[in-house]
Parts: sequence; C-alpha cells; structure tokens
Amino acid sequence: MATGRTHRPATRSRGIPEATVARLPLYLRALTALSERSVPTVSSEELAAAAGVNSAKLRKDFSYLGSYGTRGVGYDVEYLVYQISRELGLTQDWPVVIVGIGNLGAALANYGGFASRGFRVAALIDADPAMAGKPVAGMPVQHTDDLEKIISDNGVSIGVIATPAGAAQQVCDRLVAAGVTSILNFAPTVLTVPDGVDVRKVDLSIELQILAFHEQRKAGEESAADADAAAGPAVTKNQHRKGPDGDVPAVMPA
Amino acid sequence: MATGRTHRPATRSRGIPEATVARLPLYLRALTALSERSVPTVSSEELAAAAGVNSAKLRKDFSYLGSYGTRGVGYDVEYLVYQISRELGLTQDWPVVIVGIGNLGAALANYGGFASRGFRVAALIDADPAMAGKPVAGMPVQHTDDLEKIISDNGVSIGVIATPAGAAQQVCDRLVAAGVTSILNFAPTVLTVPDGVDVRKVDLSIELQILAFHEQRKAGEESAADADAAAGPAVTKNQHRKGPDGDVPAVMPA
DNA sequence: CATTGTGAAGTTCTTCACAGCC
DNA sequence: GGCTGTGAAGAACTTCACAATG
Repeated sequence: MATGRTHRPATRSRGIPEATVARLPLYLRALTALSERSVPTVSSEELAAAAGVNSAKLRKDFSYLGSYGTRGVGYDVEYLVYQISRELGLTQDWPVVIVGIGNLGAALANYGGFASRGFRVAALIDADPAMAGKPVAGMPVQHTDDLEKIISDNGVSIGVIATPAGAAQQVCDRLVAAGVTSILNFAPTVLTVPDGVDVRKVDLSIELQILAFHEQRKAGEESAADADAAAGPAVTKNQHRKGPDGDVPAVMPA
Repeated sequence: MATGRTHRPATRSRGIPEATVARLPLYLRALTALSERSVPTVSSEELAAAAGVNSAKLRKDFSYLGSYGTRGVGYDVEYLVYQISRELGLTQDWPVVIVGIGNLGAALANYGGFASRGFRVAALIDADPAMAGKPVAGMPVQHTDDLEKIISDNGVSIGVIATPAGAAQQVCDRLVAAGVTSILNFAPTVLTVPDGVDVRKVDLSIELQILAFHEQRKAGEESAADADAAAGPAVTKNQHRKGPDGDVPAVMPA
C-alpha cells in the first residue's frame, strides 16, 4: 500500500534504514580513531574490521548516504567523518539534561563521551533537596522544581532519565510537556510517550539476562554437540518443549 | 583478517530467535510486576501492552517456548514467570565481576537490578592500587593482579567491563583467558574475542547519537508535518505505537 | 464465546556477487 | 588491479488473520 515510496532513493534521499543509523556512530568512532592517526583513506574492508561489521554491510550503509568513496582506492577519512557527523546531526550542539543524579546519573555526568561529540550537559536535576547546589562533575545539581524552566531556558530537546523506576514516567511526562522530544531512559521501566517523541532505553539488567541465556546454553550443550552431528534421539532431559504432559515443574501454582 | 571475528553465527541451536530472547527479560519484568500485585492470569493483549510490544509478536515469542497459555483465558502469571526465568537461566545464580570501578563501575556495583535477578556481584576489580581495599557498594575493591584467581575461585563466567576504552581489550583478554565466556562491555571500543565468547555492548554515546539523528530530522520536518494532514482519509494520525525502538514517522518528504 | 497458537504474507535487514569505475 | 556501489537473493523478523480449543 505504500504509496510512492519504496523505490530507489538513489543518492539524495532521506530514507536511511534504522539499522544503518544505529551503525553510523560505530563507523564514526572508528573513523575518528583513524583520523587521529592521520590515516588519509580506508577501504571498506579495513573500516569494517575496525568497526566490527561485515564489509558488504558497511558499503551498503554508506550507499544510503551517497557515493562518498573512490573505486580502487577507498574512502577519504576526513570527508567521511564530516559526512557522517552531519548526517547524525553532530555538527550542531545538543544541550542535554540528566535527571536523577544518583550513582548512575553522576557517572553519566562525568562520562566524557557525551561532551566529545556534540552533546553538552546543560543541567543536572534531582528531586532530593539535599542534592541541590552540590557540585557533580563540576556543575551544581538543580532541583526538579525548576525542570521546566531549565529545559526552556537552555532549549533542551534531549533528556536522560536516570531516576529510580518509580519516578521515571512522571519525570518523562514533565520533560515531554516542557518540550523534550528525545529521551534516553536508564530506568528499568517502559515509558509511554506521545507520538513524535523518541525513546531509547538502556537496561543493564536486560543485557545481563540475555548473556545468561546464552551462557546457560553453552553449559547445556557442552556435551550435546552441534545440532548436525547427532541426528539420533537426543535423549534425556532439558527437553522443555510443549510436552504433551509431564514437564510441569514443581512450581505450577494453583 | 575478517576471519577472527565471529559474533554469534546465528542462534540456531535451540530454535529461539535472538529477537525473541532479547524480549524475554521485558516480559519477565512485566510479569513480575503482575505477580507482585497477585494478578493470576493475563491475556497476550494486556501483557503486550505492559511490555510495550504488539500482542501478536508476544504470542509468537511465547510459542517458541512452548504452549504455555490457555485459549479463551490467557497465561498463568506465576507459571510464565517460572518458565521464562528458567529459559533465561535465571533459576541459577550467576556470579559476576565488574572490572573498572570508576564512576560507572561504582554505579553498576550499586545497581540493585543486578542482584535482584539471579546475578550476584562476586567481586569488584580495579587497576588503581589506591582503590584496593576501599569499600564500594559494601565490598572491598580488589586489584587487577588477582583477576585470574578471583575468576577461578568464584567460578565466574560473566564479566562486566567498565574501564576506559584503552584498557578494555586487555582486560577482556585476561577475563577470557581466565575462563569468562560472556562479557558486557561498557567501554566505547570494539572488543575482539575468540569463538564461543559472547559480547554485548552498551554504549551511552551511541544511543545519544541515534537520538540526535532523529531529533535533527524532526527539526527539518517541522513544517512538512502540518501540510500533510489535509490529504488522507484516516491514516496514520495517532498511531499509538511506541516501541523501545522508536520508528520513523510516516511523513517522509520525497 | 474469548483468546491462543501459527501458517502465510509482508517488511526489513544482511549477504552475495559482480558490473562499473578509478 | 583493486575497490566501490548495488541489484538480486536470502535470512530474519514482524504482522496478519483465522482455525483450533479450552
């Protein structure tokens, strides 16, 4: 049903796939490192290795931005750094507020990676009156009461939530009402926001759980070998599938 | 080159798709909340709303685990909590070490979400001799020299790297050599690991850059948004979708 | 009935492989 | 020759829609 869309955007279109956008910062970091070592050009193969992706994917990604390479040579490092920075919107300055100055909030405030790439921590905000005025990362913590004023005075459109889960939605609502349209959420909760507001979440415990899943599988497979090799009836337990009966654990509640 | 890489070639062993695994912790959290409120059953529709996903997707996800629901009724909350916990490997205890006790490492050490879900911080490790012995989150920081012994004494298979970028690969190598097979990397660098070792990365600045990309696009569309409303019947307005992923608004000026 | 479980269709992302250009 | 840019094939993921079923 998609109306006209979907066709070759060719060089100039703004139809960059989300998966590609998510990798651009990775490329940018690798390119910045090369730039600092004064490397003039890279091939897709080299850059892909540095960024930890496959070279065909990298070339495809870049093709959405335009034809920035030279066949037989590679990509000009400085030029690519600029193009990707511009595409990501990093050539302008983004004031950011961090709400919730606990351990994590303080760590974020001190994190150099923010400042290094077009982001500027405009304010630190916390609900605890005892925190107000205390310096963290060289700037005084401000009280939540002033949130709206801070947002509007600084033209903030990106907010970072590092509060406890219970406070996150409320903080989110206030940020959005005050004009913030992009939120990076560290609180372990699902945020509901109106259309037009972007939320990305970073959840430490979820990442660990995903690792645990794979870890458990490794342990369980140690002897079972690869799927291919043993075609025979796989024997024994660990068969948790929709068993017709009798794999109900002792926990089954009433 | 390009050979030593190997992320996970695909999770083909037991049939659960990676995308599904990544959502299981989300479901688990929503279910745990329901459980605490003593809700006995949920429909896919309700649970999906709580987890911020689409209900068809949730049902499909659960179908990979088995047939754990009851048609016409829904899912038994306690039973599902158990099944998902087991699938994720959270019914066992995972000792974890955190390497790099700076601001971020300390924040992680204090983060309650770890302990709450089968993970136990077995040790905090830092390269700075001045840190050694200092208590963080109620446990003494240990020196990097003892890393191998700590790993083996505690049977640690999951490591968290919160060091500066420059130290990360070296720490990673030592962790792997000592027997760690899953790594959660907070350092802004690409880690190279041997086959069989899982790495997940959390990169604060990358998340912000992705937000900036969308933010920039919004700014550019500000005027185009209104113009569109006049045309279509029904369509798009208020799609009421909100994924953790955020999606590209259907505006797209060609 | 209400709601699950799932083939099938649809969409997005990845990889291949090679034409085209320097 | 070496390397990019990209159609086309393929794989993974999502969504639809409905038959199956408690």
